[in-house]
Amino acid sequence: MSVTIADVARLANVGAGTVSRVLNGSKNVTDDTRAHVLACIQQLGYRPNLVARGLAAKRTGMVAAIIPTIGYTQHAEAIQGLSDFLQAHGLRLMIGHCGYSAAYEAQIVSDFLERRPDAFYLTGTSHTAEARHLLRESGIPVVEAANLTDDPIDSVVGYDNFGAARQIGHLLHQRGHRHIAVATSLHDPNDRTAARRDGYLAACADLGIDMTDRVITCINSFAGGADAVVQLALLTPAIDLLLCVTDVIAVGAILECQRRGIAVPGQLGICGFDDLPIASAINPALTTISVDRVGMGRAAGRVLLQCLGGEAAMSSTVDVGFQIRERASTRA
Amino acid sequence: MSVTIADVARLANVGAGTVSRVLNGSKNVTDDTRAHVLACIQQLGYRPNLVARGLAAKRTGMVAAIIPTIGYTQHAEAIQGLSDFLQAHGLRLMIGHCGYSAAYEAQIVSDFLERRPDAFYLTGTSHTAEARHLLRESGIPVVEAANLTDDPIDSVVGYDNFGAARQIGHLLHQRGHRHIAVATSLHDPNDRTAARRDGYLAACADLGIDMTDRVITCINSFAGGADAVVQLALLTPAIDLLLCVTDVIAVGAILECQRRGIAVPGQLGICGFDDLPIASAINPALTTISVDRVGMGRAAGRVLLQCLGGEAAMSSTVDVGFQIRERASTRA
DNA sequence: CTGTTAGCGCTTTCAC
DNA sequence: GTGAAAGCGCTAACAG
Repeated sequence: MSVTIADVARLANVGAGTVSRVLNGSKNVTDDTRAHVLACIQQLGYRPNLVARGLAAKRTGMVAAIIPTIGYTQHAEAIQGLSDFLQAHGLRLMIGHCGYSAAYEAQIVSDFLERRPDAFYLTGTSHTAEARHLLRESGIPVVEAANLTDDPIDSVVGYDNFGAARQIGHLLHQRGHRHIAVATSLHDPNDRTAARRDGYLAACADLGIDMTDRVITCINSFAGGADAVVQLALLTPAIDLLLCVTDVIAVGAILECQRRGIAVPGQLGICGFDDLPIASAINPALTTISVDRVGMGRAAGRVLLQCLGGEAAMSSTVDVGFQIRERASTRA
Repeated sequence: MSVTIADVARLANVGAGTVSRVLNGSKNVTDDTRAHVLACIQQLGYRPNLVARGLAAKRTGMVAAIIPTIGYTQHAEAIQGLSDFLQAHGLRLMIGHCGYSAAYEAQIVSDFLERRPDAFYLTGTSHTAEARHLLRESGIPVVEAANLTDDPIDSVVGYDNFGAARQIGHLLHQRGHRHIAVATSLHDPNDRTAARRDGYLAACADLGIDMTDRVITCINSFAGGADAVVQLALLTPAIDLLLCVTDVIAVGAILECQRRGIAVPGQLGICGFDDLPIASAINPALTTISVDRVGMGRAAGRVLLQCLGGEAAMSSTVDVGFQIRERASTRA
């Protein structure tokens, strides 16, 4: 079928081993033979079969990644960063999506592991016991991204969703907002949105604000955000600050306020989480938490590569931090 | 190291071939032996090594995909659909991004091919001669997505960017818009945005509208859309319709109009292309072209699978179509 | 129906 | 430094 290493070896009048050494940049080859072999490779148009290499070398050069959904900017950006880093280091990405289901995630983990990736990337920090077990068992470096945890499978690269939410809650209280509600996502609860919600609630608890019946659930979409504003209208006393677990909800809420003539932040302050591109573009611009997701993906790649290279495959925790972006959607 | 098929065979007192047959659901196994082998597999916790299988069977069960950027909703959604379909059929995705560079794309194609994917997914229809050559040479099914072409590498699954733009141009003229400008993207020109721009211009040409100096270029971002509005202000006579090659530009334009007190569509009609979620959420809602990107990705997967299964690996062209969404951002 | 035997294409000792 | 040979773990004939 296609030209193999044996063909090259034959033409070059060397052993297959030598060709392999040339291919892998081994030091133990004369410049002469190297040049000659290279020429033969060129002449034959030889292309190595990385599947065979993977089997023989027990390194496939692939890293597996699982995210909830690929279509959601959020995760796509992190993967963009990861892919970016990996491509720059000769590694390739194998990707799967689990739609926020830990059980399905475990299934994909199991399948991916059979393909012998050199490393693994997971979104979030909550996984089934089986997934954790399989991953640990496999012995390859694993990084969990987009949140932090005390009990990682191996390494973690993320930021403190809880702390960020709590902090911005305090800040906005300081800015004069007093009647607070939280909008959280209904359909795909996960460790990150849950941590954000809890962070908001913790801030309120710190400040002695009773949040009973002040937690609104809605779909994580623009329409869901609009719906949150509708639900808000039913609450008394009037709410003057809506803390949303995602920018998508917050932007949907702002747009609904525009339609209903609710002044933002005059009547209602709105705050999001993520700092999506639309957050700074919309009117009024959205106060939110900014995280460098692409950078986080890149950092995850770096951690994985370190583990791959390092003698002691020591795991690490990287906090990529966050920044509060105080904009016009909340009181100054 | 880990348990292999030989271990299972030994324990089960059968040949490795039989275990393999059980694994691959071959019909030629007694229910008895099958059950017994399955039990041994269970007992040993055996997990097949798909790398080895890939080498032996010359099928890896992987499909390679290259998109401009993973972080951009557009492409991420198509990949979501593709991944969705593939996962449902036991195939896995290997993904790379080329940042709108055909040269870099070719490089990734080359690398991916060495990993022996069973099929290939490419974004758009313009690729380097080398990439086309390598792909054709490889003999695996290839699908180009997100546009249509007369000269495909193999199969195409997309929609008529040019025709859609032309058609909406005609429609909006019919709605009374007369002074037209086109906003096109500056930094990452590609076959799709170029086709859209040309479609808009073709519509204007059809209608005898002189578009000299009526093509504005801007960055493909919300800020770029805002910038387009700024550039627009310099044109005379006053423009009453801005045709944008992407929703991102169009949304940026609408938001800038909000800031400048320009009535949309009263003073200026704005139309986009893509129908991103924000298009229907924003005020006024954006007139645009809607394409089912997730469905397109899924369709691409289907075509690939057909080629993989079919006797005659005949290539096909699938037009997934588009829909005009006439909303409040243009005259009724 | 099932065991045996070659490979798949490459890496990696191990002698020379 | 380089060749020869032994696998990596699995599939796919081929006998029986």
